[in-house]
Amino acid sequence: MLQTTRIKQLIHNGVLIPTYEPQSFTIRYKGKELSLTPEQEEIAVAWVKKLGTDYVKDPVFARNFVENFSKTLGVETNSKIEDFDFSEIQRWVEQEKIKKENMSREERKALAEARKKIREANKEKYGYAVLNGERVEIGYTVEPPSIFMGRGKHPFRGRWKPRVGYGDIILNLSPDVPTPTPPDGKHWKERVFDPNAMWIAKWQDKLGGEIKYLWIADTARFKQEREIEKFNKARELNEFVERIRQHIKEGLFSEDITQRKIATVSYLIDNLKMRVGDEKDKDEADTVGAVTLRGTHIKIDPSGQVKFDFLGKDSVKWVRVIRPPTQVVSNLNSFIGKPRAPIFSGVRSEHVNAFLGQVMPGLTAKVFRTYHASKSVKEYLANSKILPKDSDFEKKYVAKMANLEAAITCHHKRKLPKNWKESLKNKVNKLKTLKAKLNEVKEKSRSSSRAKRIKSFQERIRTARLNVNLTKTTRDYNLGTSLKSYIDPRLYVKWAREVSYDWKKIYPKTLQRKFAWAEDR
DNA sequence: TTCGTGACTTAGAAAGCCGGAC
DNA sequence: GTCCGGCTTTCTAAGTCACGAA
Repeated sequence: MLQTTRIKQLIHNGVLIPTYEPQSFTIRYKGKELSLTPEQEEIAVAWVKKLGTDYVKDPVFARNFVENFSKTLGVETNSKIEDFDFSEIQRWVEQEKIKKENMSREERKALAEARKKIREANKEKYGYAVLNGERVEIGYTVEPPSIFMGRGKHPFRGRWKPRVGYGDIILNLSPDVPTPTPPDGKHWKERVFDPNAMWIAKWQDKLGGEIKYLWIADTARFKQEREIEKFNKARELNEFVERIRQHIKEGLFSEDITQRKIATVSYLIDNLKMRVGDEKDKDEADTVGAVTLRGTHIKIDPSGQVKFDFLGKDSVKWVRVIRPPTQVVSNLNSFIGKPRAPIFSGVRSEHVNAFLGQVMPGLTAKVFRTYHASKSVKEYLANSKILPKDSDFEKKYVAKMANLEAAITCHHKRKLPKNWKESLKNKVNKLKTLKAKLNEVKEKSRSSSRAKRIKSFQERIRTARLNVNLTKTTRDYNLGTSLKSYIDPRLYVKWAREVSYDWKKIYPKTLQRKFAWAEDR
């Protein structure tokens, strides 16, 4: 990995571990009252807070929880959720909710104020580091214990992810500073200095075993250098893309079956913007990407039409029908074996990346997604025909629609928001009302301001119409991920300048800061 | 060359907050 | 002035990829 800046100095105050206030609750197990240790209570409260969600209706989620909780309590691990009576905790949770709902405006405000104060104090204490003499923002809150909320059919969903203690945490600090003091008598696991690393602290997750980190924030210049490199790499692909495609085309016809497989995978990555899809553990949800596709995920009909149907990252359903070149179809046909067998067996991401790197040094699979997403935005903006004299709303609309193009390109789906339908209806009604009012003015008004009023209505109608369109077209797409991670911000900055629009209106506050570098490039 | 895993990036859901409609 | 919908932020899971060891 390219390392532009080495860290010589890294100073910070350690990390914040959220605490839990035990309330001395009891529960009933098979009718018998049990008092709980603070940890047991924390687990029980977490469960009660999930009641009423779809998660607890999932039998695996519930079974995993019960098995885990029973073990912690020392009761039979084959207990059922019905064996537990959490009503005391439920009552408390309910009361807290009612208390909050009945609060006066002032009380609510005061509470929010107090929360903010604590948040700011914590941020002041832990939220900054000195990195090579520069004050930068850092992540500082350690994950609190919680019920594991794996996506899709993750086999661990519902299990308890235990508390992380000071003794679990490794701090990254340069040698020239003292170790931050943990609370009374506690000790850090270790203190190290890695001048090439971007992490502040790390620990091993006790449930899944993976390493978790706290990072230098996106607002830090140090972090932004990486970001710039990423987008520059995607720009570079623009120069190489025809040569890459030629390379892929030749590979599709290779004598060597592995080469043919790698080239076919590369074709999918470039054309369908698929992720490469490395091998996963059995202890995870069964999702795939290009190299891990199995026979069941592809249907080829005799006409040469190919249908892909699988679960991708985060168990998002991915369905596409394409009509690829005949060589791709015949390759796929020859690779597909048993339904459950991997189509591209023997091929992993490292092979794909090595193959791509033969044409453009440093090119990897994921660069294609950045390249295609940014390209779709660039083209949408270029074709938009927006002029400086157009309204801010129209400019914002075009920026959003370009963003949508990127989200579609990357297949960033979301589940339909609960009130989506109603929200759309409201917007449609609003449009109708405006139209009716316009007609009324046209028919009845004789006043001197008639023309002016008509014009104003026409403008409002145009805005309302765009608003309806936006709600309809963005429907089940999540625009945030592409805006944050895939669209080269320089594209928006440049376009905004051309149409006299403030580029900052395209981004929320945090992203404006993350992309501050784009302004002068 | 493969394999395991540490480091870093990308991801959607949910919480939280804020400003526009009434 | 208030309320609530929707946007923003937070949270942490789930990817990618490089690297070291066998």
